Amino acid sequence: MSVRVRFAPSPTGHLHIGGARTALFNWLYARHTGGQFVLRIEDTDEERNTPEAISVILEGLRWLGLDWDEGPAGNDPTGESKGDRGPYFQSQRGEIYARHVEALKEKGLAYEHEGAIRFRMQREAITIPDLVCGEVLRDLTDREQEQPDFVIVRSDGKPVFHLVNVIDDLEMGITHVIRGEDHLSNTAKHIALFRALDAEPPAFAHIPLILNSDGSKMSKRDDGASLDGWQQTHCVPEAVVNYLSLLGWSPKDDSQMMTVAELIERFDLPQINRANARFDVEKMQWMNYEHMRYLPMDRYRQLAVETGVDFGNATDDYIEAALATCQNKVKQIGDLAEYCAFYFCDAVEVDEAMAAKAFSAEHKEGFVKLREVFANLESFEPKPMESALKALAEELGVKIRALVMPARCACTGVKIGPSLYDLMAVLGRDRVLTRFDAALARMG
RNA sequence: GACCCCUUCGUCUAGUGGUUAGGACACCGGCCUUUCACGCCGGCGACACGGGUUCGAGUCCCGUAGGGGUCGCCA
Repeated sequence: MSVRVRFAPSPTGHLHIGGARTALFNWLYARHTGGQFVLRIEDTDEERNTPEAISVILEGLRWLGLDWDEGPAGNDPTGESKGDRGPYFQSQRGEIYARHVEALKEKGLAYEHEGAIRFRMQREAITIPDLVCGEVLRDLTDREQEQPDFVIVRSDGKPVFHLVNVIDDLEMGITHVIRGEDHLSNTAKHIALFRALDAEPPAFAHIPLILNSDGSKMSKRDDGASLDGWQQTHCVPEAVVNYLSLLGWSPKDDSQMMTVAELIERFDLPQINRANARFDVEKMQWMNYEHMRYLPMDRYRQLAVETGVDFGNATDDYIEAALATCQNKVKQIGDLAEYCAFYFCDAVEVDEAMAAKAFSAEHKEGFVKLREVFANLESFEPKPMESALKALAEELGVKIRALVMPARCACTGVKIGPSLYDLMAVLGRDRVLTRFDAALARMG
């Protein structure tokens, strides 16, 4: 039988990082096994259920690259969907729930109580077979001893989570329920419900939770807790996927950096951990940088555009050559615009503190000569420039720095930047000499 | 209050009876280097505690402590 898994988020207005990780594990398992990944929207709570809230989820999943084989095609609950086991919005499945509730009542497994409908829950402990946690014997709590029968339909007629969740998993033919460990205890209820519905429960895999760095429960306000935060800072989605995959799952060797294809290849349920993990923003950022460094140029360029880099009227070749010198240097993509600004302006903005040193009188003579050397250089490429500069430094008996600092300051105006020779090659001889002349003018 | 899960460097983790307890992030040195970053080398740093079982325990059992979750006419 083919694996069918699902992600069943509730539209709360944001996609929690823990939810994203749950979606990822389900998706990876489906892709690993060649099964189906179903997306179902649990929008029974009408108050916070808006088209925008649904879009946040759909867009978040799309951004991560977690495509669903069945589920909504858009954010309209009554609109189009993909797959023949729909509707995929719980708000549209009222009749299905009613039918099952009726059947339960007829079998004497559900009854009315103060306007609500309760499920006649078994009074004995239930063994939960879990692919991650093993056989968990779930006994009744003291409150459940007093009232074991839980509400499945509220007095206002709305079916409750436990009921709809089970019915949907049943109707949609879900074979593996992979979800957060916060549902482990509730699974006893679900198993009883499946049996009452004359169905074998699916396999369960409860995955550990993601906590804050201090070990407390992550809520949407916490640092890094919401997926849109990472989207808005223009993270590389593959990096988020990679980082999230390592929270609660391990490839069991020392692999850290993995492509999505590798994750699909290697992901499986037995390697899931049992202990909760804490979200480490710094490691996430490191991983993002690692992925960003190796992004193909078209995507890196796209990132540059998104983060506000102004290319002016530069040519494609120039833009891409310029960005290539930045890609393995800039760790936070938000810093790129400032970092590469000198490439795309006519006159550089000079950092006076740096200029005071770089353009000091003692450097002038060498700088004048350097200009002359560069003006007559046969090839304006990094290697010849480097050789020429070093040869000149030796000839003049000065340190390389004495020539490099004024050159860098003239070309970029700032202390930090790409490799000097690379950057000059990109700028080209004309721009470099023009900037040298502007610097020379300052030196008097 | 009850029930369930968990416990290896600060963090993510490897480890399934015999290891100098390994890797990654972070941090600290050094090298490389025009700056920054990368890279390389090195350092810091962990088996929660107490009992067992065993020739031998991070690995198995029990207990304690700590953390997390659940017990709702929320999902």
